[in-house]
Amino acid sequence: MPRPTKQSPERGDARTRLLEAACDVVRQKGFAATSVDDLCQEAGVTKGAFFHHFKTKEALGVAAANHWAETTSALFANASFHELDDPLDRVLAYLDLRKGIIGGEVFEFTCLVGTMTQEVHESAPAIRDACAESIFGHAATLEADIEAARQQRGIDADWTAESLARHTQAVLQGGFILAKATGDPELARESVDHLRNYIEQLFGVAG
Amino acid sequence: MPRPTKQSPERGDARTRLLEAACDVVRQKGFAATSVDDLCQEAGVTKGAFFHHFKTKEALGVAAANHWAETTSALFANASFHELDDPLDRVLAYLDLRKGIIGGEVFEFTCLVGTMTQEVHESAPAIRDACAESIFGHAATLEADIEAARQQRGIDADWTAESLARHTQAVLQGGFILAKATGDPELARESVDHLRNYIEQLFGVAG
DNA sequence: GAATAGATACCAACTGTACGGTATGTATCT
DNA sequence: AGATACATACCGTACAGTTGGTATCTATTC
Repeated sequence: MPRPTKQSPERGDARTRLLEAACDVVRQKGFAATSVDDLCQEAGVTKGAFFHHFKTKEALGVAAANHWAETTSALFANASFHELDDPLDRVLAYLDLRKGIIGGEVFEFTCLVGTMTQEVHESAPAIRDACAESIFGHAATLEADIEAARQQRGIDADWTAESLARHTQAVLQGGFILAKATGDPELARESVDHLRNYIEQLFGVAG
Repeated sequence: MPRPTKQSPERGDARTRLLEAACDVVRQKGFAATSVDDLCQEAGVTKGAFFHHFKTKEALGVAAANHWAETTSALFANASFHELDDPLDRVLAYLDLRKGIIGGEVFEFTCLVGTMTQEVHESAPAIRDACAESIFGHAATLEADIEAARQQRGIDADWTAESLARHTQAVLQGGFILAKATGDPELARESVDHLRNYIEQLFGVAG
């Protein structure tokens, strides 16, 4: 899904370009430190266009979180691991996919909604709620496979599929923070490895 | 951060109050959204005092990260779990302590340096580095107990104590994000439970 | 131990500007 | 003709940082 560039004239409309700019710039600088002018410049549009499409900067934040939820859910919905028959294999393949994405520049693999949540959880509830829906909506797609795996293998666990799905998201988000602290993606991958190891152990798989 | 010396005698109250204000306000609003005036008002000092003690807002960010490292390391250094004989017990008791701290208002239990890292990792390397030192310095204190536990129990692991110590910090940081997304501390505690469960399994402890 | 000089710790008032947002325009659709 | 999709120019303010001041320490000298 190649993103239109500033050179190419048939790139998306201003609204879409602003949302994509927000994904990139906010992940680099944070939401508060990203100015409306920053976004307009990155998107190649004017402020008039910005405030035509978004009533306020906060409204853009909400729309960006929703845009993020849409694009990432499409990404994972189309991934090939869903074709695996064994639900546990699907869960583990999901983790492998997540790990494989982590690399290159920090802003390229980190999570927009995790970043925004940290900043605005108190001051902008509308953005926070949109971020929460993205995170937990995504976790819910994983929860189904975890629960299926648990039932299929007859695991009598003291944890719920819901909590384990949420835990995967916590590990990913936390890994991103360590990666940001050092600039080294390996720290995020390392935590995914521990998470995979944990899930294998929960399901009695030999490492 | 250096204790008051003869050259730099008892540092004014204002400096400490500003650092403590930063810990509170930045955890609520984020670093960029926290204005110097916010901090001065919270600390009950004037802007003149602020810029007497800190050359720039960024310098305050560095000092706040160092202050955080100091106060938290003192907190954990004085905790009673260090008296336990079994190193694995110390690791598990550390997790119990971490879990016990999580509760009340979000800004009261979340991590200043994790929050700041997310925001400034690209734009303010000095703050990022101070945050990284706080995070990984803390992880290192845990690493010692993990390594001792591993050697004591003769575990031939495919993971290092260093990576597991870092993973604990990732889980905590990630748990904080989920808690912020919902306002519910339980989500952070839940991830600590999974982490504890993981470590017990790594060391062959029956849940 | 008094006087003095310099450094430190603050305070109040100010400044330049970058920010979010607005007002108003025009071209292109339906 | 009206709505949509932009663009240009502008506005009030909140921001980080400055200036210039005073009070209070500390060190030194006589």
